[in-house]
Amino acid sequence: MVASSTPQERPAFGLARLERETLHERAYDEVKKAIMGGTIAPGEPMTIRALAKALGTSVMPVREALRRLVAERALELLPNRSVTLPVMTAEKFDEISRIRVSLEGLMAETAAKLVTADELKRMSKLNEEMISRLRQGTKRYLALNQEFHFQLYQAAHMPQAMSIVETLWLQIGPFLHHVSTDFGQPDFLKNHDQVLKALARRDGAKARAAIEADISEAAQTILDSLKAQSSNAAQ
Amino acid sequence: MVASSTPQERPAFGLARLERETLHERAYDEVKKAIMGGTIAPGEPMTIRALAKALGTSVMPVREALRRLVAERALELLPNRSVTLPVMTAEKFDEISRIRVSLEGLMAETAAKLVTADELKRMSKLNEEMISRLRQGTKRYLALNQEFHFQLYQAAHMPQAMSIVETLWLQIGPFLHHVSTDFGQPDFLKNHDQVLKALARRDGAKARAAIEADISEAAQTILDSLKAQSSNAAQ
DNA sequence: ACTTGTGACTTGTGATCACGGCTGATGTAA
DNA sequence: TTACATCAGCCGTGATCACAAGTCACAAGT
Repeated sequence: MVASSTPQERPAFGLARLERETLHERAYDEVKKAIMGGTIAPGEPMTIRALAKALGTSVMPVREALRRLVAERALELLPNRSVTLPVMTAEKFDEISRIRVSLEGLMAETAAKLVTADELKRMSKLNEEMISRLRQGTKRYLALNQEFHFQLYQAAHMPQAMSIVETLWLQIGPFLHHVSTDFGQPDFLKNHDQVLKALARRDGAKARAAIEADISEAAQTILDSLKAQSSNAAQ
Repeated sequence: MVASSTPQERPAFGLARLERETLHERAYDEVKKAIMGGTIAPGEPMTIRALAKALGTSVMPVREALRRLVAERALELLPNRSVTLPVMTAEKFDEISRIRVSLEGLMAETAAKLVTADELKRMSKLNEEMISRLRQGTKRYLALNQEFHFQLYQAAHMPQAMSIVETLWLQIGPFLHHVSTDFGQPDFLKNHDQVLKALARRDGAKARAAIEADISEAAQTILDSLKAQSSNAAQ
């Protein structure tokens, strides 16, 4: 076999490849943002044509965007073949949390061995910002928390796991806006401090333990508040 | 709030709900089968129009099927916006195997507490069939092995985790057909026996350990054979 | 008053067409 | 023979249209 290698496109002249973004990708991003932002009410039926009109496109790109989100389990396909934002149940939330403990624990442990000083500094800054803006609303808290976690997982260099975790957060995200939990409790931030300490010492086991605690403690709090909510609504 | 419950559709007259399968779902199933069967060569460009002609439909259903498979990471989107079966690398295989150990270990542990006698019997039968038809070709072995694992995970009642694991197997599947590894070694079957024993005793920790060993030992063997293959090809 | 059948309207699905980008072969000039 | 411009064909993308299934409301019948 001679040198018939595929023409690998390497970055030349320091020029970034300028991407042509397709309409259905834009539509995907837009709908995803709406989902994560808590704008879309769970159970509310989403029609393709309505979304297309709102986005100013034909039905085509919206169709593909929705289908992708269904494949990522961010949206649910009803028997009518229309899609909805699925309503979160306690069982589902519990299962997702257990998966997160397992997967994000693995990533934290891996990250501890690979994290650079630069990444560590960025995480510390994010954590400080979370503390200083502690009671500035749930939305802001959730965004900073996600950034902190994803910065950590980025350091693990596990692209496959990363995209799985992204779909998990995408499923949980919209739900967190609708649950009345007091985030920003010092308890949660304590775990983030533990993560940072463990990373600084390159202690994988400790980092894993801290992330596992962070996830499962938060999940427990939310589950409790969820049960209180539903027992109120039941009367 | 009065009795305005949603009209739950219960099976009446003993009639099963007849499902309308859409063309893009059929296309999805067909392409997926081709991927898992090892029919499609990695790196080979797949054109929408060619697939549409092969399936006897227009490009529309194929488009959606491919996009879904891309979302599930079974196919890859090239910069040209065409799709391919991604070539497996040692790094990627290693990462996926680590994710599998973590996730399928969790599911095995959960399954141990929930598995019914019926499910256990079915798994034993599958295992015996694997032993008896041990050297009846790689394809048969892989199919039985997958059935064994999925029967186990089914018992865990974790639908979210299940669909994640399915996408992982979908990524690994086509690769296993092209790697020249001697499957069906007694070592692998030993782990399956351990799983069955642990399940019978409802020992979650043991079940997890056996599955973890099964996955990581197989992964190691494949990785070794992969390295031998690539060092041969490099000369 | 309640049920049931009918109609118009909406929705998802799939086919077809048009357009721009990319690829590869052909022809021309050095 | 080699290098480069050109052009034709193919590919993905998106718009539009046709169609069948589904939904909802109104009215007729019990």
